[in-house]
Amino acid sequence: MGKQATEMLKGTLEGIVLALLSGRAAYGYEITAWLRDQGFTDIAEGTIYALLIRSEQRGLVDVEKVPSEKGPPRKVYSLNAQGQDYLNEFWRTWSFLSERLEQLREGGR
Amino acid sequence: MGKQATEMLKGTLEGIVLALLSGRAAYGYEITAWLRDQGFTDIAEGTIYALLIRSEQRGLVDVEKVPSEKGPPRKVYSLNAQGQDYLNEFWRTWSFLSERLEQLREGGR
DNA sequence: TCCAACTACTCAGTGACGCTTAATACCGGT
DNA sequence: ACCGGTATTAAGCGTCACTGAGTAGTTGGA
Repeated sequence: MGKQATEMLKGTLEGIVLALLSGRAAYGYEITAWLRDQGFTDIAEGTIYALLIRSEQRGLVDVEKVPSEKGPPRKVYSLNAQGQDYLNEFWRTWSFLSERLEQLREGGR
Repeated sequence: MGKQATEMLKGTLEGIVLALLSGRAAYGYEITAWLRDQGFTDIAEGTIYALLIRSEQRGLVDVEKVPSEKGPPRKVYSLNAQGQDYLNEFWRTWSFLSERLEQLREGGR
């Protein structure tokens, strides 16, 4: 991904992670690895952790500390009701933006 | 648009404006009005001007001062070759992001 | 045994971007 | 003379992703 990606990810990355969490609970290291797998090769380690902490402070996710077989305990995050509302709102905003952009790309204007 | 829009616009708004300019030259006031028309009702007056100045400083657009029939002279911006390259790169990044998001929305993961 | 590699999380500092708000300026109509 | 629409500029703010460094536990090889 290009250098423009950093700015474009703002706001979107949060939605991506919450969408992932709406499917299943996950912990930071796992999410980072998954994102890398999906092609987000430049996502920095620390970025996801910061994002998760922000989401927790806003009450969008619930956390449970789970001991790991290998390494320090994991903080497993899951989307709660408020987070689901927020995610729905995210999809609405994304749809709006996406439609405008697609319209601009084809036909132009 | 919701409150999430502000963050999601980062990086994207620039692409939107450059895409518009790739179709035809335009000046700040006009662009702002057009965006409002397109549903970006919350776009602040000053935002577009700042964006245009940034784009100019990066050499993505050319500027021409044109007297207006009604009001102060207009600064008419048009996309140059470097700006077109940048715009192409923008579309690549957008496509990537868009595909991931669409994939996440359907099926999930 | 020691050390490298992998797992897993934390935190302080940085830069870019869009937003807010206010100011400046030119014009036409009343 | 004043007001509203046109048109641009600029200073200060908050949020987010990135950087880079640090802490810690586990596993496997030299």
